[in-house]
Amino acid sequence: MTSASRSLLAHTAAASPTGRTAHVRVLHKGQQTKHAIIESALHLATQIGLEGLSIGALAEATHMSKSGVFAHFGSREELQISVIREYFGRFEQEVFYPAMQAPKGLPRVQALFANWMKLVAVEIQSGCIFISGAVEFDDRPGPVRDALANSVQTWLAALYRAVVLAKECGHLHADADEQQMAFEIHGLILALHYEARFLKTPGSIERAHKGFHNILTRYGAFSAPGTC
Amino acid sequence: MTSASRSLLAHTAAASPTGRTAHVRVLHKGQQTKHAIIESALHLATQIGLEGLSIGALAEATHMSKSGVFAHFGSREELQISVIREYFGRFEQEVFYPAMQAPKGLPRVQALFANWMKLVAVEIQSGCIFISGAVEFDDRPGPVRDALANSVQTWLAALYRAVVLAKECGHLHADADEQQMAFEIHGLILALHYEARFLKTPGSIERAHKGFHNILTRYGAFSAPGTC
DNA sequence: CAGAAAATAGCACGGTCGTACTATTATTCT
DNA sequence: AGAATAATAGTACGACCGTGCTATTTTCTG
Repeated sequence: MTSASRSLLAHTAAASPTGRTAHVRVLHKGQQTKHAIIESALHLATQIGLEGLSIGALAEATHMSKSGVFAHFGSREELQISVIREYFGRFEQEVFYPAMQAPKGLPRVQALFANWMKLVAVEIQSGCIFISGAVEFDDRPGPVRDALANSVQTWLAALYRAVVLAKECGHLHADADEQQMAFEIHGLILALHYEARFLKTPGSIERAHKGFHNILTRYGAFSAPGTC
Repeated sequence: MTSASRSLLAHTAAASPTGRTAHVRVLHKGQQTKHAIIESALHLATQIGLEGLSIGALAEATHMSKSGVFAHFGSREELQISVIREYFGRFEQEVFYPAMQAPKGLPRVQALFANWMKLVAVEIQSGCIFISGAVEFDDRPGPVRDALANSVQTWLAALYRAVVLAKECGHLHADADEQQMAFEIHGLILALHYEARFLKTPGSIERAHKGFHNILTRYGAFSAPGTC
C-alpha cells in the first residue's frame, strides 16, 4: 500500500526493459536514437500538440528520413503514446518524487502544488500536453486517449491521496471533502495555464498561488507540530 | 458606460449589416446558406476543434461542393473566425443577456455563473471552442487567435465587471480582490470541463457548484436587503 | 574480420488538405 | 420577359500526410 502510493509508475513499469539478458541481444544505437526522437517529439508536441505531431516534421527536426523515424514506432499512435509516457516520466521526476520527500500531511500537499506550479510556470512558454491532449482527445477514443487519461488520472489520484493523508494527520478540518479540494486545486492550475499561456494575462501566477492559499485556509489547514 | 457594460457586442457590432439600403443590393440566398454552413461548422468545430474543421468535411455535411462552401469565406481562417463569432453570439444569448436581467450585485454574479454552468453542462457532450480553441491557438499568432482571445477576454471582462459591481454594492468584503475571484471562478469552469468531458469523472458538476459556493463564502458574499 | 542482424534511407502509393480558375446554374433586379 | 449578377459546381494543382515495400548502410556479435 505504502509502496504503491510511493510510485506513480505502476502502469508504466515495464516500459523499457533495458536489462540485457544472456540470450537476448540488446543493441544500443536503436534505443539511443529512439530516445532522441522522442525527446524531439516531446518538444514539438508541447508546442503544436499531440495531434500536430507529424512524422515528416519530426524527421526534419532529427535530420533523419521519414521512414527512419517511422520504423522506431510502427505507427503514429505509438509515437504519440511514447511521447505521453516520456512526459509522464518527467512529470514524476519533477513534481511527484521530490514532493514525496516532504513529510506526509500538509507539507506534502504544499510541496506537490509548489512543484506543479513550478512546472506549469515553465509550460506557460512550452505548453502542457496533459492539458492540450485533453482537448484534442476529448471524444476521440483509442489507445492514445487511454494512455493520456491514464497518466492524468494517476497523477490526480496521487494528489488526492496526499490530501487524504493530510486530513488523516489532522491537518485539515474533519469535514473537509478531499475530492473537492483536489478539484479546486486542479482548477487553479488550469486557469493559470489558460490565462497565462493563451490570454497572457499578467499576474496569473500570483493569482494561482493566492488561490491555493485561499483553499488551504478554507479547508482549515494548519500544521499541528508533532502530528504525523 | 452603462450601455457599454450592458452589451458584449462592441467589437462584433458590424458583423452582418442585414439592413438593406437603397442602392446596396442585398441578396437573400447567399446569407441564408452561409448561415447554414456556419451552423454546421460550429457543430463540427465543437467536436473536432477549430483546427479540425476542414472544408471538405463541411461540404459533405452541408451537401455542397467544396468550392461552393469555400466561396462564402474566401479562406479557412475566415471560416474559423465566422464560427468564433457565431459561438460568441450564442454565448451572449445564453449566458450574458439573461443574467443581465438579474439585479446588479451578487444576484447578477450568481446568475452569470449559473448560466455559464448550464452551458458547460451541455458542452460536456459537445465541447467548448473557447476552451479547445485556447489550446489550439496557444502560440499560433494570427487573426483567428486574435478573434478568439478577444471573445474570451470580452466575456471574462464582463464577469469581472459584475464582481466589481457586487463589491460596490457591499455584497462582498471590502478587501475582496475582484480579479482573484474571477480567476478562481474561471478555474472551476475549466476543471469541470476537463474532468467531466475528458476524464468523465462523475460528480464534477456538483463539485463546480460547491466550489462556487465556497468562493462566495470566502469572499464574504451576502445579499444585504435593499442595497443596490 | 567475417557474417548476421539491426538501423536507416529511398521510393511510391492513395488520401486529404486549402485554394485558384473556369463553367454552369439560380436568383434577383429592371 | 431578359439582362445582370450572385451562388454554386467542376476541375486541377501542389503540398503534406501516414505507411508499406525494398535497398542500403551501420552496428553488433562470434
